[in-house]
Amino acid sequence: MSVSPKKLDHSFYNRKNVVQIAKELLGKILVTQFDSVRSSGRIVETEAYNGVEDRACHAFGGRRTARSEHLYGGAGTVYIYICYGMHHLFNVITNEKDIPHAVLIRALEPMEGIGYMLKRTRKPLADYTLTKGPGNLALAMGMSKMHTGGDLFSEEIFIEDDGLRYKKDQIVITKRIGVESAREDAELPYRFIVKGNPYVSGKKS
DNA sequence: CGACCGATCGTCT
DNA sequence: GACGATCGGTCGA
Repeated sequence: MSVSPKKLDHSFYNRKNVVQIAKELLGKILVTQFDSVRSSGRIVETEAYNGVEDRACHAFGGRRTARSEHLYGGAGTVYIYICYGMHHLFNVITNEKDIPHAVLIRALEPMEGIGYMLKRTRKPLADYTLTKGPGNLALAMGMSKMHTGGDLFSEEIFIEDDGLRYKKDQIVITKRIGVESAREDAELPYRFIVKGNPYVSGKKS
C-alpha cells in the first residue's frame, strides 16, 4: 500500500488541531540529508504540545524567550532545543505563525542510513535503542540545535508520506512522558505510539 | 521488573 | 542557583 513518497507541504502543518497532526505524523517518514548523506526513519511515537494553554509547553501562558522563539515560527518550522544539558529534542511546529503549537518526534523505526546513525551515536550495533526516544533520535539523524529555526521545506530536513496508514487499533494513546511538573496537563492524552513497535520509548525493550 | 541516580550544561529566575 | 519535553546504568526484590 505504499506509493512514491511525497514531501508533506505547508498545508499539512498549517492546521489548528496539533493533537490531530501528532496522530497523523505516525507512519510518516522523517528524512535528513546533510552533504548528500541521507538518513530516514518511520515515525512511531509523537507528542503534541498545545501552545499557550498547555502547562507542559515552553510557550505556556504566552511565555516567549530566546530559546522558545522558533516555537512561534509557524507551520513547518523546525524547533530543536537542548534538554538536560546534552540531548537535542526535535519538534515540528504547526498552525499559523505566532501560535506556538509543536509536535515532539519521540521515536523512529530506522530505514535509510543506518550506518551513518551508528557512526553518529557511536553505537557498535543497530539495536532498538538507535532511534528510541527523542534524544537518541536526534543524535542518530544528525539533527542538533544548529538546525532550529529552519523549515521542513528544504532539502536538509523534511517529512514524507509514502501512503502507509495505521489502523485505529494499531495506535495507542497515552499521557506524555517526563512532564509531571505540568500538573493537570500532565494527564492529557497527547502521546501517540504505534502499538507493539520496539522503537517506542519507555518500558520494556 | 521497578525505583533510583549520575551525567551535564543551557536557560531562566 | 535550580531545573529540565533524557538516557543508561545499577541495585534490590
